[in-house]
Amino acid sequence: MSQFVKGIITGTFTTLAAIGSYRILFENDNQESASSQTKASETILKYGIPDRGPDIRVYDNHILSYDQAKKTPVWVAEYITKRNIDGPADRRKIKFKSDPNVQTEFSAENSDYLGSGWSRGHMAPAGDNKHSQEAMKQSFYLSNILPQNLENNGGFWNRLEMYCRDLTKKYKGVRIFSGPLVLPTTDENGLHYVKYPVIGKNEVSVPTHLYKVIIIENEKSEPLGLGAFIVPNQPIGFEHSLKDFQVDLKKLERSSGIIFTPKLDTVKIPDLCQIDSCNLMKRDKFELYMIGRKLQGARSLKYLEKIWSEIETKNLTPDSYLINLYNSRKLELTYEEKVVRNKG
DNA sequence: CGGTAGTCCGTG
DNA sequence: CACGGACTACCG
Repeated sequence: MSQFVKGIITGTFTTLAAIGSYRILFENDNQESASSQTKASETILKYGIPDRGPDIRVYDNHILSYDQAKKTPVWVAEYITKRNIDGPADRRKIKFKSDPNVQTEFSAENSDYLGSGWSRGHMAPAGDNKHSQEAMKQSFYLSNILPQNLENNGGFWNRLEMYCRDLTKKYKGVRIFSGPLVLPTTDENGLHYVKYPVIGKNEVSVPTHLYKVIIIENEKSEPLGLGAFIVPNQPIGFEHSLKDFQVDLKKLERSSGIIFTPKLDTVKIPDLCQIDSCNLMKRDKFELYMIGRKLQGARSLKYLEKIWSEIETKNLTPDSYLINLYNSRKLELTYEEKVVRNKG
């Protein structure tokens, strides 16, 4: 085993490619085999190293590795602090689009998702980019998107993302890795299969699960806690807690084939859910939060009243903030609609 | 916050 | 006539 480890190097393989650096494992790295290694590199790969595209793609506020076969990310990394999650960036000004940095033949397109029954789920969420319209725009590139169950996307996963953002209020930095998994299932004969749908003309892969790794850091940017989670790509209701989906990082690493933090001895990092609560927003608070967002976005009095009526329908108790929000938005819309009437 | 879909309208 | 952008309405 040690000889394999010794044979792994990182460097520029100039005999194979003019540019780029590769991680290479030599089966034999002793002196006698050196010439045959060189010979193999010049003959077997005479026409270059088979290219799966860039290992990583760097954006303003996230970095990802993209799978050109599945047309989804492999992993998406973020480092967020409280400065990232507040600001004027507005998702309504942005549309999903193919990543201009991905070759057309390996791109997902909006048409793959539309009418597929699957929603376009962010890995690096738009809400982590409130500080920058440009960064938020980049998060809408389809390289950062995968087919996600709609209810999961707007529900449990949404609350998980909110929890991550909430952590920035208590801890200096939050490091997040997100991505898809296709996990095996067992059929009636006890045989194990990996089976997943593909959608659209580009056959975008629909993952069976989504994962998230969360690392919180203290003022010295040292890791305080780490949690790994694997969430089924299906509706998850309020009866489930985040802890229901917590797994050992090692398990996720084996499932995904990814060591997320090669330079960090993760075994020594305490469990995130022991350091922090790992409690997602509860139903009532979540409903009230969504009503607040919708009140702000209401374009007509009719819609405003419709949203406000949910308070009674769902037996919720609005706080003063929400009541003030409703009243001020009502005033604005009343004025706007009066102006329109007078013009007409 | 997270999304979808319908309608109108200009373009090739 | 098909398609894509902009806008509106709407859902959890």
